[in-house]
Order: sequence, then structure tokens, then C-alpha cells
Amino acid sequence: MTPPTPLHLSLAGQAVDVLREQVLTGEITPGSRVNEVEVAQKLGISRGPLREAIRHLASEGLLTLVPHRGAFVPDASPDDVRALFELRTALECAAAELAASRRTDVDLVRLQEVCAESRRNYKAGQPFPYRLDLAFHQTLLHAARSPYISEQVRLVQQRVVLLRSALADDPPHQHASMDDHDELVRAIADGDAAKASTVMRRHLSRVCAQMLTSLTH
Amino acid sequence: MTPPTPLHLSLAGQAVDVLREQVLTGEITPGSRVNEVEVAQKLGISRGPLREAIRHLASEGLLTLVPHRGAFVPDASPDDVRALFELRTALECAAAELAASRRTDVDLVRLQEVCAESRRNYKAGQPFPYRLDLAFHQTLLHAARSPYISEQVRLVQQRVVLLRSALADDPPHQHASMDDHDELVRAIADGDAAKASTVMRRHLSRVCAQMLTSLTH
DNA sequence: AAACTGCCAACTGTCGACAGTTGACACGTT
DNA sequence: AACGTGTCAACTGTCGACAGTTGGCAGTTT
Repeated sequence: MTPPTPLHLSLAGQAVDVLREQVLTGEITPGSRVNEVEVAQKLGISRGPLREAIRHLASEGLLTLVPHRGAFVPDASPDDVRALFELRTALECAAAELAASRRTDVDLVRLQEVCAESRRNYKAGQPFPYRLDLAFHQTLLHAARSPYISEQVRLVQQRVVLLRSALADDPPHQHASMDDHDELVRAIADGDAAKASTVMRRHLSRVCAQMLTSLTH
Repeated sequence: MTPPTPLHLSLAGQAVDVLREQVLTGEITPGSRVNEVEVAQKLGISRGPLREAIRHLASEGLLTLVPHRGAFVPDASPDDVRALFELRTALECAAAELAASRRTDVDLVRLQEVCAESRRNYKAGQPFPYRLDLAFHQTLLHAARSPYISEQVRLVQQRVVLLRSALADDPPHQHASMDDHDELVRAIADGDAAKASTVMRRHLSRVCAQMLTSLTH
């Protein structure tokens, strides 16, 4: 998906993976600063590759750079969340439209499987894992077959994960989300691009609202 | 617009500006490789800051990195152009919708001014400068007041400029574009988000087609 | 003559060290 | 006691040098 940038053997590439993991899991708490020498020692590499890794994560929006001060993991204001979801909505609505017109039959089966698994999980009393929500959106993205849109959505979703102070623990919200997903799949199955877009917009609007409420407690 | 990342005093930041300029103006031709030591010497800086600049431009899509081989300025295939315009359409249609509902009166005046200047230029027999087209889209973006969407559009537009093998020299195309712009402004003036989105989609579809034809000669 | 093999130059990846800037603490002043 | 000032440690920005890899060229073999 990304441009041919397989940084995955270089030290910088490995550092990107490790740091991204730590930032997304909250191992490095929002607001805290990333000390170059300290982290470099901890990773057993020199500052050069680490700096490249930090800059890369900054370009993904997972860190913010302040000259002569270093890199910080950003904590978002409500306005940030709203603006971010405007971007996400633009991208994912377009993806939903494209998916409705381009999806293959195996795409459809995969989407239905993810939905079914979510239901099973939910009825078993377990919480709707964020993992399955992510899987749904990524499957839809694959069905849209628009590499640049997919890539951008991936980046936006990462930033959303960073704000997951709002974990989807609210049962009615989970239920509504699963209903949205089901309706989305039906629209895509019918090839109804307009409806797919509309449902996606409503879905993301709901998720955004949920995040905003649990952000302000 | 960008996160607080004012790299504009550091050597790396300056190198980003210089290199971006050179790539966008074609001073560094597509397909050619960027030699780190050579460019570093030419800029009078060391390889460290230059590498950061290269990585940054790569994250913007203006360069592609190949491990152990270096950075290349990408040349696009028709499929790339199509996929890129799918992204651009998603973003700018959303921006048009938002602009229709959020624009202030001064936003409207600015949009009308840009259109008027384009007409004047055209009637004076001069070609429709890409500069004014860019100005229009950026003014619209400002009216949308969605920082993340604006930022992404900025990046996509850069990549489009990189492919400007299709210079807008075709008079009927120029005329159609100006008509699109005018119609877009009317829709935004009326606060008609749906129409703004539709017109924008048609406009970008036209521009994309134009690019594809002049890409294949 | 074509194909294979080994060597070589060029370049990227990485490292350790130096220089400049920032924020904070301690001290002195009013 | 509050405020302004000077100093200092910590950290980022930058540099030059070394190590590892890649692609190409020359030489050899069949």
C-alpha cells in the first residue's frame, strides 16, 4: 500500500515499528516527550536512525515536533477530533461508494464474515472488540480498490486509535455500530453507492459523537 | 496548517524547501536519482539534514525511497493518476460541501475575485495560468475550515503538480474549468452543499481526463 | 560469442562527537 | 517577598568518518 518504502530491514524501519507500537498502545503517554539519547540507547541504536524514525512518525501525525525541544505525542482537543473525523468521513464515504461499485463476491463474503463474528462475540457477552471494527473498515477499504484513499484512511485510523481514550465500552453504541456495519454491507451488496455513503457518514458521525462524549467524561 | 513543525530555520527545513522547489519545477527530472553526497555538497550542508529532508519529501509523495539505492522522483502511470484523483475527489468534494455551509461573506468575495481575474486573463488572450486554478482551490479550502482536509488536499495537489506533463494549454478545457469554478461559486453562495459536491466531482473528473489524454499524448 | 563469476567503485546505512539552543534553577536586586 | 538576571545542565541540530550493500565491469570459461 505504501509507496515502495520497505524500511523494514533498516534500523530506522525497525525503530518506526517499535515506536509506533509504543505510541499506539499508550506505552508512551500523550503529552510526554521522546528523549532521543535515552530511546536510542534503549533500542540499542544510534541517534541517526532514531531521528529518522521520529520524523517519520511525525509525518504520520503520531508525534509533533517542536524545534530544539523534541518530539511529543499529541493529545487532542475536541476541535481536533471533529476536524479529524471530517477528514475520515470524506475518505471513508468515498471508499464506501467505490466499494459498492467495485466489490467482488469474495469481498462481500469477507465483509459478511466480519459482521457475523462481531455478532457472535457480542451475543457471547464479550465486548465488541476494536479489533473487529478495524477489520471491518479495512476489508471495506480493500474492496474499494483505491490505493491512495486506503493509505490515507490507514493513517487517519491510526490517529483515531491514538485518541482511544474513548474505548467502545458503551453497549448501546456497540449495538448501533454493528447495525451500521450490517446496513453498510447490504448497501454494498446491492451496489447502492449513494446509500453506502450515507450510512457510512451516519456511522462515523455516531462514532465521533461517542468519542467526544467520552473525551469530556 | 501543518502541526507545529516549523522546520523552517533548521538546515533540514531549508533543504526541504529547496528540494521541493526543484522537484516540482522539474529541475530534477522524474526518474532521476537524488545523490546524497552530491546534493549535500551543492547545498553546503552535511548528509544528516539532507537525509531528513529527503525522507520528509518521500512522506509527501514527492520522492520514492528504495533501500540501498536512494531516492527517486516518481513518474506516474495512468492508473496512478486515476487513483490519485479518486483521493483528490473525495477530499475536495467534502471541502466543497463544507465550504457551502461554512463560508463567510469575505470567503465568497475572494472566490468571486479569483474567478473574475481568471476571466480577465482569458479574455486578454493569455492562457489560464495554473497559478489561478491553484488559488481558487486554496481559497475554497480556506472557506471549508477543515484543517486536516486542507492539509491533505495541499499534499495531493503537490503530487498532481508533479504530473503536470499535462499543462492546461487546451483552450476548451480552460473554458470549461472556468465555467466549473463559476458554477461552484454560485452553489457555495447559495449554501447548496449537494450541488457544490456534484460540480466539484464533475470538475475534477474533467481535469483528470485532460491529464490522462495529454499523458498518453 | 554468450554466459557465468569474481572484483571494484559508488553509494547508502550507521555511528560517535561537537556545537548551538532552551528551559530551569539559583542568586542578587528592589 | 516578588521580580529580574546570570549561569548551567540537558537536549537537539549538525558534522565527518566508517561499515555494509548494490550494480556494473572485466576476465574467464564453455
